[in-house]
Amino acid sequence: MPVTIKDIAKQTDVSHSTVSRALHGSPLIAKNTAERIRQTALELGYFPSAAARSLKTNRSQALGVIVSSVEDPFFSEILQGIEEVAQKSGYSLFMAASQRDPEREQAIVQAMSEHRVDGVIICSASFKAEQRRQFLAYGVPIVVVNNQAAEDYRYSIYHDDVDGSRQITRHLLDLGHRRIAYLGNSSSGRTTLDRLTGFQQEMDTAGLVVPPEHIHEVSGGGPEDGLAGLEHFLALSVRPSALVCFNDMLAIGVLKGLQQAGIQVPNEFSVTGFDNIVFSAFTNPPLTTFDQPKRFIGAEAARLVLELLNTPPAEDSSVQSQVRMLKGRLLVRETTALPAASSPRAPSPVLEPGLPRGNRDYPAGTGTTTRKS
Amino acid sequence: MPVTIKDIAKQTDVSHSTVSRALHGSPLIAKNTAERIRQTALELGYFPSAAARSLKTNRSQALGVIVSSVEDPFFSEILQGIEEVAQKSGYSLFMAASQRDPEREQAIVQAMSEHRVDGVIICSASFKAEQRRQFLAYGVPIVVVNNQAAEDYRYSIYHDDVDGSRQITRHLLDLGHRRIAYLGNSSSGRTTLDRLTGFQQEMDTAGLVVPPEHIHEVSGGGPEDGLAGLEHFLALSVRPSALVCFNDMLAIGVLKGLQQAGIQVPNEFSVTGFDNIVFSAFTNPPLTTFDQPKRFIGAEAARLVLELLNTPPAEDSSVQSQVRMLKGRLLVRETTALPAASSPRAPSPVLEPGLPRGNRDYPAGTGTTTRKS
DNA sequence: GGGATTCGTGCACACGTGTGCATTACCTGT
DNA sequence: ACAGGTAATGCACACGTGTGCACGAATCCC
Repeated sequence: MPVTIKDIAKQTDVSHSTVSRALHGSPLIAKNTAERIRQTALELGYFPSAAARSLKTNRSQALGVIVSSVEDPFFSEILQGIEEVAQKSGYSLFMAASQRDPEREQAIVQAMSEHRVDGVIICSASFKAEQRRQFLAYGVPIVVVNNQAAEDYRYSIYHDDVDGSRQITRHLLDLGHRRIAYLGNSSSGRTTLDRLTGFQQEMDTAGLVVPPEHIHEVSGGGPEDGLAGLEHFLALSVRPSALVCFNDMLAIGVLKGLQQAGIQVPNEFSVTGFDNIVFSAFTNPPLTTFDQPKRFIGAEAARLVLELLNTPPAEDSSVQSQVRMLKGRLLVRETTALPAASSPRAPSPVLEPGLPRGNRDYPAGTGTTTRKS
Repeated sequence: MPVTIKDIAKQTDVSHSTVSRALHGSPLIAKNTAERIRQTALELGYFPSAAARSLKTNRSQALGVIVSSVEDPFFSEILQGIEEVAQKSGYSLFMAASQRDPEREQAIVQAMSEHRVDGVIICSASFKAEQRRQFLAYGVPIVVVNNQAAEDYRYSIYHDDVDGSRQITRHLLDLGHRRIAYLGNSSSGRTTLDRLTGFQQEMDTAGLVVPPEHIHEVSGGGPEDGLAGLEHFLALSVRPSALVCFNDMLAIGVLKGLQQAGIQVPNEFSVTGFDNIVFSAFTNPPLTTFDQPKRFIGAEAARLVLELLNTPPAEDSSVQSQVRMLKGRLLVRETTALPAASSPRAPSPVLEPGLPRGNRDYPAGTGTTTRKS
């Protein structure tokens, strides 16, 4: 029903090929003919059919984004970064939520394959190898963001969780804490392992042994899971004096639990989060956390896919896989303090400037690593 | 490069038409031929090209979703509802964020038109009439969600904000409050007006006059805007005893401001939100708010578009426009109490059951209105 | 001024899929 | 055995766009 180039051709008494070329600014067409054609195209309200074009060019001008849950504010911000870059480059986004359900994943892969997306960005922890293979089978560049066994994919961009967790832990150590515990989220794959690793590395360096009951995992990443996880630690005979939480949402649940239990934060107990989601600045007290450059991560992921699109499969055999690792920064707010009956060691490393939201977009501390695979 | 039906045709020694029919389960094809074809299709890893198909059928199997900001947790939940229904019906989603920027809106409309989306859902307050016209020009069903001058569109689905705001206000009146103020968000169009209307209606009914300085608007809907808005009220010579906030995010900022000012909530000051976003249950104290069935709203919007797709333009002249209005429910938590030095009037209408997150998806209190336009 | 070159345009085919119509083979009834 | 019918398949065109090639006309060179 919409206007086609044939309609324009009739109107201007030329062939449809001439119209096609004119609209593409081909130098073959006479200046005034082209102008006339462009004019009537505008008048008729013409816009090209992406379907027809992608049939010929094998380019759909669309990227697929797979996320585990739209609701998660962490992914929302990454999505935002992706969206900005894609839109600026004239790409549209196919979005789908896997809900960590393999069946849905399968359906999503199918749908995106059918729509012949030019590239895919995966922000889902639980993405199965089988689905990935189907994508690769038809030769689409894939970039994974965080939360993934990066080694399985050729291109990935992620945040240096080990480093972040070390900074968080060191901050607590510097304050004088000795009995520090870790609360993980078993459903987020490698991410929780990396953060645990950073935690343990720093405890090792400080010469401290972490008893096994000071490491606990829950099966989700929401506030309610944090609430549940806290109970484990409160029931211990030797309670920790500080708790490093896998992410901000868990920490928010923990804060609520502590308040219900009548335990003062940070005077009696210190808590840290991870990610710096918007609301972490508005808890009571405001949450000490690690600021991941979420938007920037998303933007980088989008840039990487687009880059891969423009460098055709010049990948013969000695393929280079690219992994970009971004660093964030520690954000000291008010849920951490010296432990009860102890003396301070060192001052807070970074005081948060201005509005308590953290920066939204910064390339500081970015590192790119290229390695053979 | 991917496998086509022609490849399958060669492999099975039939024509491509036969393959096409076999894969569609046409009764014209012999049982065993069809089976053989389906088998080899599976072996070759065939999946149809959406581009080619939509070229013939004029169906792209994709819906466009336009949102003002991905970051807003309110939209995230609506998006979730849309996504679920769309996925279940085999539709993919084109997602784009307008950022309230007319230029971007234009680009989005263009991109979605080119991709020939089958339908559009708009969840953006500031969507210009011009863009809408371009959509209508090529005959795409449009459904708008909330936040919009619903009268401009034929199909819309929204939440009964007036009712919600009345319930919130009545709750405060029942507790004994008399000096109640309203904090709005000037950038969210009709929504803030509806909520203000509900507030004023209920105050009128109670025979109370609201002084103009007790109605204040800020230009955004984030926590930082709430913080700024609170200052206006604290500076008044006659302070209100309760504040009705446009949404939860403003309320969260207000809570922080009150805490900084050393004012006790709810003993010295009551605060209410609106929307029941996830984090409203985890503020300190937990926020009294109005629970919009966000997910359900999204799902209903998706259902409505799909429904419109399946009823071809049987719209001659006496067009029926459809407006579905959903109702939410009051969620009394702990930021509201009797005003200082006053006596109670009535008990809380609804006590929240179970986990303090509110329900996620319910059709209770749903009403559908159909009217001539 | 005639052949070679450039410029502007149209013809025809291709991309992958769907479908009306024609064609063939086989079966049924008399 | 032959007409008529049904079942199964292929042919050819269409959807809207892009592009190699050919063709005609104008221009240029010597």
